[in-house]
Amino acid sequence: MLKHGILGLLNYGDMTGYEIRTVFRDSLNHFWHAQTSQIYRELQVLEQKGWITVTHVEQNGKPDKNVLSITGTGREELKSWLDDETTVNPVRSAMLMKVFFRGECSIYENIEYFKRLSKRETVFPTGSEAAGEVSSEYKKMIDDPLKALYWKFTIDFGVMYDRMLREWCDNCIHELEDLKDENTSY
Amino acid sequence: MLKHGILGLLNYGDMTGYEIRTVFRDSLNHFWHAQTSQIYRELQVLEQKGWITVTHVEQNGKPDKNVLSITGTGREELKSWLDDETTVNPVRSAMLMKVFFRGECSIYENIEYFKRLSKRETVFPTGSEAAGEVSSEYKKMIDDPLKALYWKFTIDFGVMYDRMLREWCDNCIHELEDLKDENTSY
DNA sequence: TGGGTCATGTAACCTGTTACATGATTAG
DNA sequence: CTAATCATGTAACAGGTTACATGACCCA
Repeated sequence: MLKHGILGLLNYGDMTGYEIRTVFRDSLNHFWHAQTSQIYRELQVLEQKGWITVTHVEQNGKPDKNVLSITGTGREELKSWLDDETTVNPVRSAMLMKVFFRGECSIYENIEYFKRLSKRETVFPTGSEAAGEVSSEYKKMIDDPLKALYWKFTIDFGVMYDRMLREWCDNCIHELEDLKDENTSY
Repeated sequence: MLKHGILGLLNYGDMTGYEIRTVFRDSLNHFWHAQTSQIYRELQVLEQKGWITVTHVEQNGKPDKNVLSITGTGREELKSWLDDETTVNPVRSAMLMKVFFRGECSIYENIEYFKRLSKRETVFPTGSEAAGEVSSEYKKMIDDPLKALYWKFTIDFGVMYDRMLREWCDNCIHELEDLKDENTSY
């Protein structure tokens, strides 16, 4: 998966490992966290597979860099990954795992828990207005508005997800408060 | 994480690896996929850490089984994991990674793509009514309605997620159709 | 006699995380 | 002088996936 993300970026144009890392950190972070160490490791694999080539470039005043380019077979691989609709998202939510076992704690504790959760567990902690700001790095690279549309779609997803999460937390809080009232009415 | 999920189940009562696998497959699958092989491997680690004990039980007419029980230190570990609100959900959506690079395909293709996506990429492919059915195995174990509430919250999340995903796909389709109309009006 | 359930795992591999390591230039 | 930016990675470990392996009993 990360392999194909990197391939997708290189398909827009040549980049260094450092630039790839920056784009992941600033513009793709809302749907994919990638560690620098993992990016450099995958880059080695991509070269071994013949999907990218590396050109060493000397710079003055800056450290040397390795510029990466996608190859023909790399483009084919990217295309076949895009066309494959059978790859499934692994389902794994640490948040829901904890909620599942929250029965161990009291209703009072859990009401407070969900209040904190709706503030903490968000894709864009700084709010949806700030979401657009994360694009800066990405926009430097892509000025095709049609391609930027799909980037915007992923931001929209994050904004809707955050709204849904807050709604869900509110629902949970309401149900717990109803329970609390039932118990104290005796 | 899986370690603590297993610990949480064993906190309800003794189980075999086989039963843990069944509960994961039938009742926790909407927020956590766990392979049988991984469960048995984690079980070995949990025993090494002293969080569970294993009792070999012979059966007649059925293969022998290893019954697992949580220990005192296991309960402490579970509690401190529940109380720790700093563990962060890794963000990783294969679906959004593909959407991000969909600019490579035509608007027509992508409208169809989002139509298929809203049917395919769901937590509960059989619909929200069927969601409640997955509980069967879990309910066999837990008849405390207060604990079952938190299980229901995770189901609610899945239902709301699916609704949000359909809405998001519809929005994307609308934006793409508007673009298509603009282009054909020339 | 063939498939489903009960019941256990191992081995190899792939992917992600954490911690560490280096070193030059530039702007405040 | 110090912090940030540019630029590269390695090593060890943790966690997840895929494929394989075994075997008895029960029901149709």
